[in-house]
Amino acid sequence: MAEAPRVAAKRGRPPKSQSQLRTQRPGTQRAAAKEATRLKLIEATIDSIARSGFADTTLAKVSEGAGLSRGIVNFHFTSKDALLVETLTHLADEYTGFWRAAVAEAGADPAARLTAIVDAEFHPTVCNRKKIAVWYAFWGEARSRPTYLAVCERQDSEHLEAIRAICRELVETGGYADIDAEDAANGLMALADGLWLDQLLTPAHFDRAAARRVCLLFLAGVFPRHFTAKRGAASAA
Amino acid sequence: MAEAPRVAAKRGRPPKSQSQLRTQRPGTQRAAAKEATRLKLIEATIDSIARSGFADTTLAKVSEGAGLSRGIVNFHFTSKDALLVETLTHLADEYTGFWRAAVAEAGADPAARLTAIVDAEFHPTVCNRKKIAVWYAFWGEARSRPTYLAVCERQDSEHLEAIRAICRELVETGGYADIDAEDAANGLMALADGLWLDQLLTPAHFDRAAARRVCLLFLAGVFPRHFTAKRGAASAA
Amino acid sequence: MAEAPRVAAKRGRPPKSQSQLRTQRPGTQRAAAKEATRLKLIEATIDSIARSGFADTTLAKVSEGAGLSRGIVNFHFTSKDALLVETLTHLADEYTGFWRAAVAEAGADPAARLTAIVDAEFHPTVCNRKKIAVWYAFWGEARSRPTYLAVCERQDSEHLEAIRAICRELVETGGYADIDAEDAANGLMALADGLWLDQLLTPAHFDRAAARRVCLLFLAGVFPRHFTAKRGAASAA
Amino acid sequence: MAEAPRVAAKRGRPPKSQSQLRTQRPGTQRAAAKEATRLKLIEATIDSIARSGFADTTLAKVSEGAGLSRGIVNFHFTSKDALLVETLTHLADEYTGFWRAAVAEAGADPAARLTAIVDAEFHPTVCNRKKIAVWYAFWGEARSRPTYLAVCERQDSEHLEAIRAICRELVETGGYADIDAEDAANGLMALADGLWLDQLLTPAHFDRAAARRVCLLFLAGVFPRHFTAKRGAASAA
DNA sequence: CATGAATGAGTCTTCATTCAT
DNA sequence: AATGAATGAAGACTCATTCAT
Repeated sequence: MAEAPRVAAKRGRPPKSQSQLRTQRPGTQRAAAKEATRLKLIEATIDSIARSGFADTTLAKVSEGAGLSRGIVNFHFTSKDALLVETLTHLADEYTGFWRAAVAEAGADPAARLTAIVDAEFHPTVCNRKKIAVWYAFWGEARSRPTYLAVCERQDSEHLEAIRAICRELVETGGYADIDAEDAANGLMALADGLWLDQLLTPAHFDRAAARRVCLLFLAGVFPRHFTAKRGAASAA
Repeated sequence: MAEAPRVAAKRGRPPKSQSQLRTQRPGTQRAAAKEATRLKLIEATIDSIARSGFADTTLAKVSEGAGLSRGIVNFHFTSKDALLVETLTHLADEYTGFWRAAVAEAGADPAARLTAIVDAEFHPTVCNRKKIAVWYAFWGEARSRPTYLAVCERQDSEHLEAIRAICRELVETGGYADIDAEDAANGLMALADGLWLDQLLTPAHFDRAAARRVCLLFLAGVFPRHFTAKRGAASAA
Repeated sequence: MAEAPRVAAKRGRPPKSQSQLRTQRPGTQRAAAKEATRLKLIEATIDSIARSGFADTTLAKVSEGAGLSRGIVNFHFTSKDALLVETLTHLADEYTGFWRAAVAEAGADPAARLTAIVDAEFHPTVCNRKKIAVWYAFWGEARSRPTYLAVCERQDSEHLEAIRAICRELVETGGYADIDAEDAANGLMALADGLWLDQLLTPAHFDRAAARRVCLLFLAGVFPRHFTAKRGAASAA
Repeated sequence: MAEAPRVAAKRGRPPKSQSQLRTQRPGTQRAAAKEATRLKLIEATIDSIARSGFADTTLAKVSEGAGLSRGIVNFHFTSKDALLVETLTHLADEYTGFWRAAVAEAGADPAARLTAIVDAEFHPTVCNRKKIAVWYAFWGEARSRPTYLAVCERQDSEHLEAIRAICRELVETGGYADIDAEDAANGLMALADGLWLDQLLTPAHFDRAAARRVCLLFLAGVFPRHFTAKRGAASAA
């Protein structure tokens, strides 16, 4: 499977490598330090949400978790809300970057691409209890916060569109005229999200291989000539 | 499909009809009024979580939503946390009661029972944006609140076990020796939970019939002789 | 020493004996029941203050302690404040009645009367940790509550005046021309109050006999021909 | 008599003079300001308890009295309870520091030392209606608050032990074989506490000189060759 | 006479945010 | 760029009091 692929650059502020930084004109180094602090805060936020939940995530906990002082968040993010939005964006960017890279590495074969997506979905980099807890925390608040909803929607629709395109290709080139590619795509995505919930609520019961197997069970049912549910492995027909 | 079935009685305090109340011994009427107030508060809590989210659900909003005074929640539930737990329990009881009734009405045929479960899952009584928002709000906090987790887990495992039993029956009596009933059950549940997320995040895009169709697409793939994905209808072979 | 003497009648509502009550005209019996409830509430108040302190004495605790319902106090006493004042008055009346009875029983000899007062002061009926805690609780609030202050003052000055009168008699008839009776009386009262504090703060260290001995040490110093500090016993010269 | 002696430094954070502050390393000045704020709050608490009583001392009153904002107490003391405990500790430290300094200044003579203690007891610095009201407020709550009790007990037993030691010395070196030094010490302390109560309850009637006279009346009775009650003055024999 | 559900003012406490250093 | 003391608005909770039954 794909190694953890690089995360997509964040909103026009592409992360620069250390070596690059040192050769920049003065002032850029300082900017990099600032960026590093921002990142530390975002990561501390993720940790806090995962550990304490959304409701008990305070700026005090975040700044303490980042090993910094109280007022720091307002300094770097203007407001708590902005920090939260940036955290969600960060998470979404990471996730999107991850599956995009996986798909890119999978080559041209649609079945292989779909398999890559399934594998990415349950890869420890994005599918671990901490991150899933944070995703669910944001989803839990999404209904009442249009900004969150927008970020989730954008990332979701992009993901769905990618899957749908592959499904369409399979339907057309694989001779599945009776299959609705839209339904298939919806199904696969829903399956993945629902299996994440298992990891959140019953981590003891969840297992990565089983989750993958269930997805392939679905795909084997829909695209029987391209997937098989046997022995937990995918195979192009 | 099943009409909204009656919710299981909560903790031994079955709601009594008005006519019954008047003929009871004195004191019972008062107790019933108290219970009615409790219920009003729970419903106001659900409304508030759905509308304002978990974080912005304050006791002031809840009591105002219930048309009652400020201190009322602490009077009936001791603490905000207790109210929240009882709200989740209420939700879980309602949900469990709902699908149980649906299954009971479906008769003995396993395919019909499974279809009933799928239908119940997306019935407007339990599957509407308000309730789903509340479910996701609780799931979002579950990781950091063992009490929520316990309630979710209990309800979840009961639901899963019911589905698993039906799948097992299908596997054994339907001649699906190569199918893992456990995987099938996990898949169906995950699918349902994931499709709920669609309704939460992209309500415009969600549609009940499509959700049902996707589930049947899965079931048709797994149990092809008992389900067919055609025209969005289930049919026993 | 004097047996616990009867408590002085309370402000125009003299307690009636049970037998008396039954022979009264109808309606009086009901009044007696009401009076009994009042008393139960006052006693529950004393218990609560002793156990939970002034700050944590709530009407809920009081009514529960009395085995009655929530609203009962406002029914019988109009307000919490009134209950508290009546409790203090009750305490003061009991205390005053107690030492008055003790003095009355002591006869005419001034030394014997003074001894009786000292003995009464440390008699378990009035000098036990519960009641002392309540006295100190009221004293602690007295400064800021003129009503409490007034009740305390009235009782205090009466007590002091009684002691002063005896001291004066001793000075005049006992040949203690160089002794200021006022100072002697003040000293004895202060001594008693201060020794009560010992029982409150260091109950393990406090002992009734020692307290009595200390008072007699004082009296023996002031009126050497009438009191002796030896062996913890008072004796008229 | 001793001039108001300096209070013992509190918990290793000795107050620094302004001039010192400016020359310290950065950060210390800030810490000093913080300490000053703490002290202001403690003093505002004492004022409030004295004026409004324990029950009506709210954090709003305290912070207003200190000229600071609402949330300030929780910032500096975590909780109201902690503030109260620190206030009591402050009071106890001040009191202990005061009499200790007085005794130290009195020299070696036991009678002079005892006189110094009596004088300190009624010195306006510690014996004024405000502070006594606060002491009684804490004593009133002590029964039900082990923490208060512990602080009171510690300070009390230290004070008592000091007095007892002096009494013992007097007994042994002064030839008072028939006097129980323990009783004498208990008596003197109780007398002082009881006389404080007079100032609390009947301030009009209380007078410092008389209080002192009463104590000497006691001491003259117990140690006649070292104290005389005449003319309200103490004198070594 | 008594009950206990309901009220709502008042408190403590939390916490995002500000700002002098 | 970072700190952390201070602010003050907002929220949970308590509890005396009321009143229909």
